[in-house]
Amino acid sequence: MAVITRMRGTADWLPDRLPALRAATALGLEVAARYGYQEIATPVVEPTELFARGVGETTDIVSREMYTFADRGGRSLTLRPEGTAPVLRAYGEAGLHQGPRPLRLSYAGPMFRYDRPGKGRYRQFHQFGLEAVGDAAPELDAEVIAVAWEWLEALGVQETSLQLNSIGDAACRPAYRQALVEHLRPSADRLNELDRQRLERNPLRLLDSKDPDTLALVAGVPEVGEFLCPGCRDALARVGDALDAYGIPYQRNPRLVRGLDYYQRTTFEIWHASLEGAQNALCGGGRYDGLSELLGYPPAPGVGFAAGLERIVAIAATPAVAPAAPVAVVTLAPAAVPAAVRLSQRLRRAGSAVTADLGSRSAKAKMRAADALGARVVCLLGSGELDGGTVAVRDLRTGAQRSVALAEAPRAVAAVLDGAGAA
RNA sequence: GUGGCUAUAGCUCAGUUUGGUUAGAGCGCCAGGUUGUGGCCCUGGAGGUCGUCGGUUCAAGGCCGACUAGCCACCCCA
Repeated sequence: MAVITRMRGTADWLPDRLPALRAATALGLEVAARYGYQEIATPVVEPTELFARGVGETTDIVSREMYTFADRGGRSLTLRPEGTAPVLRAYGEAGLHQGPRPLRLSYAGPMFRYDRPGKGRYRQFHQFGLEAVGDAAPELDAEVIAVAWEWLEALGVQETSLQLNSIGDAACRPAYRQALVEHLRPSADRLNELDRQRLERNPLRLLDSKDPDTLALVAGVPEVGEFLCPGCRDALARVGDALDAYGIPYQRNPRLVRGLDYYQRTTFEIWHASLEGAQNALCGGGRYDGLSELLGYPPAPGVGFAAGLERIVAIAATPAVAPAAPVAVVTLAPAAVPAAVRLSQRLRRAGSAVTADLGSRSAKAKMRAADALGARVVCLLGSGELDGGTVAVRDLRTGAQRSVALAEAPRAVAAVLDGAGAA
């Protein structure tokens, strides 16, 4: 029979690697908590409409990357491709705009995009992110960036660069958009087909095109900065000032556009040098002041970011993993099984991690297994121990082994563990 | 979604000038070398329909095609 394998673009997190993902996530939540962010969890499935309206029909995510299906009731559902729209939906649905502003929220979990998989890109991947909702202050933009920055530093991720831009708002973006179109339309026939469509539907996206011909045309184009209205100009300056105060270096990147429709004003990404040429964005985000209304809820300006944990785990220093089982209880005779079970339970209640090897394999095999598991202590129970009401406690580091009364076993085990810890 | 590279044991890989008998190694795993004892060492063993399907051929792990999956570039982003 044919074997069943995992779905394309998905990955199993085996025990040797999962701790790295857990640790990176826990550290993010911890750093965020020090800035007042509280964790929120939303469903992995949402009504398709949430993303169609929130993220935007013309975006790559919605137009070709969503896992969409009909449930048994005929409703169109989608596995979430990103976290911001769901969090804003939850925020509006729970009436949180009636609470403190801004409300600082953090989240972590799997996201899904039906994209072609590659290194650093998966169909199910994991994000850690923040949203600060209910306040339009540009200083909040810098705060969100500061959390991301501090988190990456704490993970030991180096060679990062913060790319910062403003793409304007409803007051000034239309003018810039029009200037772009007017500038480029005369030479539209020199664009490739995809970029020609973008010229009509989402001309800003042409700015970060990598097509050499497009780039050549875009080179002479006016920059967003020249078109920003006073409000946007001021906001951008204040984000920069706040970043300076945090001591975070950044690079103005007038070509940074980002692919989601809900962004306004501030957009940013954090890039990593070692992933140059590949999937080098560790983290991306921005401000989305009109999103809540798009979802049918009261206005709730906000700013946030999302970071890809697979990419971060790939370059972060991996923490050493402690052995799973420092104590192994081993039987050397079938009759010793009940006593071994009782001893194991006593040790577990005392707080130790204990594996019980009660089968009929040879003593040599069981000792080898205990060693391979990383055990520090082995408690051996054979017919001799059974007769004497004792247990042989062996320190696997030193090889020292002594026979103690069963009742004394927990103390003897603890003594070895303490000694091992001190050494 | 486009182009390119790759696909042999659990892992990393060999596989012999241009297709030719029972497909190999190291590591790992299991067992023995100690009537009941780990790490080192020695010996033995298990494990592969050579990604799948089809084609060429007297003969295919080596050639051809399609499919699947992984990787790289593009696209885009996390």
